[in-house]
Amino acid sequence: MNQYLQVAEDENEEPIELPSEEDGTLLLSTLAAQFPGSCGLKYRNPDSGVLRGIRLADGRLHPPDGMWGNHIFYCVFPKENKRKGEEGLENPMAKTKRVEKHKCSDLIVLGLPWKSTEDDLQAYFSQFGELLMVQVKRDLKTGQSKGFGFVRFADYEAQLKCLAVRHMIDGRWCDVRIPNSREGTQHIVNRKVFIGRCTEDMTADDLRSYFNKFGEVVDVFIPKPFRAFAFVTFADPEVAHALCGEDHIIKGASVHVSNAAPKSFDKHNQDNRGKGPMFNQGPQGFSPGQGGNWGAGQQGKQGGGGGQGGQNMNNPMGLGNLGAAFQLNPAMVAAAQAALTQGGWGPLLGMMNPGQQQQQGTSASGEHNQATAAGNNPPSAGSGFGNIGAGNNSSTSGGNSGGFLSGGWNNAAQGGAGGGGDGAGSNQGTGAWGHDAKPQAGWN
DNA sequence: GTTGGCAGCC
Repeated sequence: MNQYLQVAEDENEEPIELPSEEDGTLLLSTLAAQFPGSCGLKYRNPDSGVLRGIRLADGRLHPPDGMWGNHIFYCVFPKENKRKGEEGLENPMAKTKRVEKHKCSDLIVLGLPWKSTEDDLQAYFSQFGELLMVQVKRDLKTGQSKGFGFVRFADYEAQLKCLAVRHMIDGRWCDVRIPNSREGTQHIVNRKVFIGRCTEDMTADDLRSYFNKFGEVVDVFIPKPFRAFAFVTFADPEVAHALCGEDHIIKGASVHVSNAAPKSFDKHNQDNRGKGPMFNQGPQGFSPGQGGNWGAGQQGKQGGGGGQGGQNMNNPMGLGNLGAAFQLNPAMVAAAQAALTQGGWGPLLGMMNPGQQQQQGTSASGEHNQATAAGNNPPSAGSGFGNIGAGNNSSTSGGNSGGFLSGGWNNAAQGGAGGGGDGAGSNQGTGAWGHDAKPQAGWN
């Protein structure tokens, strides 16, 4: 039986689906038609994180263990078997693309608690890797947080790790995304639903308490002014998925639950800072996935780093547990990256499956609703979210020891005592970097 | 009234 398998040029590119033949193999000619110059396929073994090659015989690529499965397969190009100095024979397109990768971009952190500071962001996000910048955006006059901020990592793997999971910061779930991209992690984990036909008297608390019956609600967003819809985010994507398509009665009105995804994929073509995303790339244009990357101005280095690792209340479960909760593996990260570059969130559907939440009732904290202004948010209940992933994860098992991307993951979490909290305390005010250190691109 | 929240400067 023939099927489609997902193939990407490399781990930073969006996969496309290629049809296999009746016997289950993929013709090398089919592959080469989409990826000129490609001579084979590989994929990451989810158990070991190591790349595996795909058998090639008589011009046919054979599925591993007889099944293409849900892996993302990556092209192999001849260069990898060549000595230096022979690049001239290579497909120039493929070569250019592979050079343009591994760039970090600023990441926007949405849904921050009003009280979160740069220090909080530093403490939380440093678990993924070295940070070059953290920022909480504030009202210039009042200093009040606007409820979002930015972070930038020093290396791309840290960025990928960060984008692949969701984040609880100071008691609230936050989204981290490439700026100005609607196709972010929220779709990858697909735990957010759209609530249509809301009435004006439905408060965030109403929606939360209603939908909590089906599973833990971690966020409610109601646009202001009133627009007759809302978003509800569950801890468990399966809960979100199960509710999609249903009608529910809330406060006497019938609301409709559907997928919190843009209806049209055309839209995201206009979403990219005015650069025509697919076309008009200059000869040395950036890799299409890096929409938020505004050139490479020197980043202001932030002192310290380390800080309070051991006592980080933002991450009660620790990274090891986080990994278990999401069953992350490099293929997912790659798929996550692919998904966020092009809005193709299909690859990740169903792959990320946090365990059923065991805890309830921590949601006394205010809903994240910019329009409701400051001061109305009761203190967060704090540590109640600790149990992510305590539930049933069946797939790869083997514990967390393997870590993620060849093991860097677990090490990053260890903050511990040593921390050398040098940079802490100097990050107050409007940003963690000085004015002079701001990147120069974008507005010059 | 059924698809959000995005930076100080351009």
